[in-house]
Amino acid sequence: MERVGGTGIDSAPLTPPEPDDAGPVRPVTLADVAAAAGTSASTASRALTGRGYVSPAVRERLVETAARLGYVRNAWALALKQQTSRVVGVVVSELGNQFYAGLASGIEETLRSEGYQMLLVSDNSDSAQELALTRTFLSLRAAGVIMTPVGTEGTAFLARHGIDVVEVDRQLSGSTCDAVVIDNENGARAATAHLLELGHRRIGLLVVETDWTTDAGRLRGYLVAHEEAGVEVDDELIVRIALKAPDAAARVGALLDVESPTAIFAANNTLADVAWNVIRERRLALPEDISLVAFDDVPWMSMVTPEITAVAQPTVELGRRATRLLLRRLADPARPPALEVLQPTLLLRGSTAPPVSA
Amino acid sequence: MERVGGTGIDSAPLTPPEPDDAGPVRPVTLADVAAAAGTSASTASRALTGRGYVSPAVRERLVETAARLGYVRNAWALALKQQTSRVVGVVVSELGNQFYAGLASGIEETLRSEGYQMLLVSDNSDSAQELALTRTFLSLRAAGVIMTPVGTEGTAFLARHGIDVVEVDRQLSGSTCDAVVIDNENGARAATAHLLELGHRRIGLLVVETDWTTDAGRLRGYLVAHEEAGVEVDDELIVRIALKAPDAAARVGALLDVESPTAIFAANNTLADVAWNVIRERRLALPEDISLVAFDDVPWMSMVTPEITAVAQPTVELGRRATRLLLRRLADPARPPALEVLQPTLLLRGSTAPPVSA
DNA sequence: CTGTTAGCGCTTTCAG
DNA sequence: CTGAAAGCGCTAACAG
Repeated sequence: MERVGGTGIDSAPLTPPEPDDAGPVRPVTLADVAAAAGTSASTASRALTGRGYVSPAVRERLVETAARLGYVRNAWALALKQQTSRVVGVVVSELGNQFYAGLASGIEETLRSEGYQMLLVSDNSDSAQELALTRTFLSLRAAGVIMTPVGTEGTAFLARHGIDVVEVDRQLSGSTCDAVVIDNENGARAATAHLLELGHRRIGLLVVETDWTTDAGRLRGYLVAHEEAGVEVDDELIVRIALKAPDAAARVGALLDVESPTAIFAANNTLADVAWNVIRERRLALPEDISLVAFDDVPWMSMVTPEITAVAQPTVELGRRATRLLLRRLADPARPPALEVLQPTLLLRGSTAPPVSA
Repeated sequence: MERVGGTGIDSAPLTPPEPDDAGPVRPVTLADVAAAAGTSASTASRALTGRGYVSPAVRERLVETAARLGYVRNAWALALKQQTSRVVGVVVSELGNQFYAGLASGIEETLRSEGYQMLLVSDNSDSAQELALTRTFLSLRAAGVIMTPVGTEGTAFLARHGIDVVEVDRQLSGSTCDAVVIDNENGARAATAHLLELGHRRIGLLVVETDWTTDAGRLRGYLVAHEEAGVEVDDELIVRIALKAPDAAARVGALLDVESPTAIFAANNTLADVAWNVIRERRLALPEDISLVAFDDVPWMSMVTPEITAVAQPTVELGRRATRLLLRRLADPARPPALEVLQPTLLLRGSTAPPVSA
C-alpha cells in the first residue's frame, strides 16, 4: 500500500463534523458547540439550558451554532448528573389486547404532554418477565413506573430501590403505592343484576384464575347481585379459567353442556371472545338460546350480530389518571398513597334478553 | 447544637443501605458494593462484568455482596462510558391499531431475546411528532430505531447523526436505509383479481391520501389487476381519503350513491371498518348487494357476519424481520442497505360473491 | 457575565 | 491479581 505525501496523521480526521451534509458519525457534544462558538462548555450549558447568566450576544451565537451543528443534548449524561431521568417505564400484560392498548395511549399522551418519555413493554402476564423488566427499569433509573401488576414482587422491588410505582387496573400491593382501578364489583353487579332482572336464574360466570383484584371484584359483584336478588348461586356455574389456557373453549363448552346456563357473564374481553366463538360454533342463537354479557367493551362487540351487551371501562382515562398520580408523587414524594376508583358503564345491547323459559 | 465525642465525621452515614429491609432511597452503586466487600471499584467492576482478572475468592465475595445489596448496574453510566446503549427506539403510527400492535410485539419479542430494550412510542401519523420523537431517540443515543415512517425527515435526521434506522411497513427513504415491507401490489392485485373473476366490473377502491408506499402499491395492484383482466378503470371509483378524515364515512357513502360500485376494496383495516359500517347503516346485504375486501386482516373481520374476505399480512413476522435487519446492521455497519419483501395472503371469506347483475 | 473545577457511576488502561 | 487514575457529556458551585 503506497501513500503519497504521508503526514503520518490519519487518525485525526481532516474533516471535522460538517454542518448538515456529511454524516458525523459521532454525535455532536456540548464541547463541540462551545469550541465552535469560542466559549467554555459551562457558558454553552447556561446558554442552552437557559439557566444562569450569559450575555445576549454570546447566547445567540451559541444557540445558532448549536442549531447549525445539529446539537442534541445527551439524555444520559444529563440523567447521570442530575440523578433523575424523564423516562417512565410502563408495563402492560398484553400489547395486542385493545384494553391495554387504550391504557397505554392514555398514559403516553399524558406523559408526553409533561415532557416525559414512555418506555412501554409487555410482560405477557408472566411474573418472571415482570420482575426482569422491573430490573431493567431500575438499571435505567426510570423516574417512575406504571404497571398492571402480575405479581407483587415487582412493585416491592422497585419501591425498595426508591422508584415510585403506580399500579393500574389491578391493585396487588395493598395501599403501599398509588393505584387507579375500575370499580369491578359495581360493574359486575350491574351486569349480573341486568341478567337477573331479565329473569335469568342460571348465569354462568367466566373468570380468570388469578389473585388479581379485577377478577376477585367481578366475582364479588356477581355474587352480590345474586344475593340482592335473593337468588341462590350454584357454584358449578362459576368457571375459573387459567390465563391463556388452551382448553378455555372446552371449559366453556362443558359449562354449556353440563350446567345448561341461560346466560353467560364473561369477566373480560378475551373470555367473551372465547364464549362468543363457542356459542357460534354450536349454532346457538344470541340472545334467544342464551344471553351474553362481557366485562370490558372492545370494538368487535358492537360489530357482531347481535351486538354484545358489555360493561365499558374508561380505558384511556384510566391511563391518564395513573400518569397524573405518578407525576403528582414525583412532585411530592411524601404524600400518602392514593387509590382512585373509576366507574364503568353497562351498555345494553342485543346479546341479552329474557330466557326462553321465562 | 451539642455533640458528644464528635469525630468530625458526619458526612459518612452511620447507617449504610441495609440489605433488604429498609428502603435505600439512593440506588446502590458499584462503589457501595466495592466498599462493602472491601475492594476497589475497578475490581468490583471486573468481577461483576466478568471481564478481566480477579481471584475466585474475591469474585465470589463481590458477587455475593452485590446480590445482598440488590445492586443493579446503572445503564446510563454504562452507556456514557461505552458510547452505546441497548435501547432501540420504535415508532409506530397508532398504538391502538391491531396492525401496529402485532408489529410491535414482533419487534419487542426479538429485541428482548437479544438483550435490547424497546422504547415504544406512537407518532399518531403526524410528521411533526415523528421528528420530535426522532430527536428524543437521538438524545437517548438509541442503538437504533425502527419505524413506520410518516415523512422522510425523521430517517434523514437520524442517519445524519449516525443512528441506524430500519423502515418497516412503509419505505419512504428509498434505498438509503434498511427496510422490510409487504408486497402491497401483489396483495392488492390478488384481491382485485378475485373480485374481477367473480364478475365485478365496478370496484370501488378506498385508499389513504398519502405518499406512503403502502397505498401507492395497493393502488398499483388494483390497476394492474384491471389491466390484466382487460377491464377499463373508472377513475371516479378511486376514493382517496385523508388520514383520520372526519368525513370518511360520507365519502364512502357518496361513492355508493354516485358511482354504484358492485364491490369495494378497502386498502387498510381502518377504511374497511368505515366501509363496513356504512354498508351496515344502509342495510345493504353483504355480499348480495355489494362485495367487500379488506387489505389487512384483523380479528373483527372473522367475527362479523358474513366474515370479510381479506389480504392477511404477516404482521408479527414483519416486526421480527425488521429487528433482525437492525441487529445485523448494528453488527456490521458497512453492509449495503437491504430491502425485504414479505408476501401477504388472500383469505377468501363470505363478504365476496358475484354481483347480482352477473 | 464567564471560565475553572469537580463529580454523577462506570469501565479501562496502566502501573504495581 | 489488584488499585489508582482518567474520562464518557453534562451541570452546578465557585471564583474571577
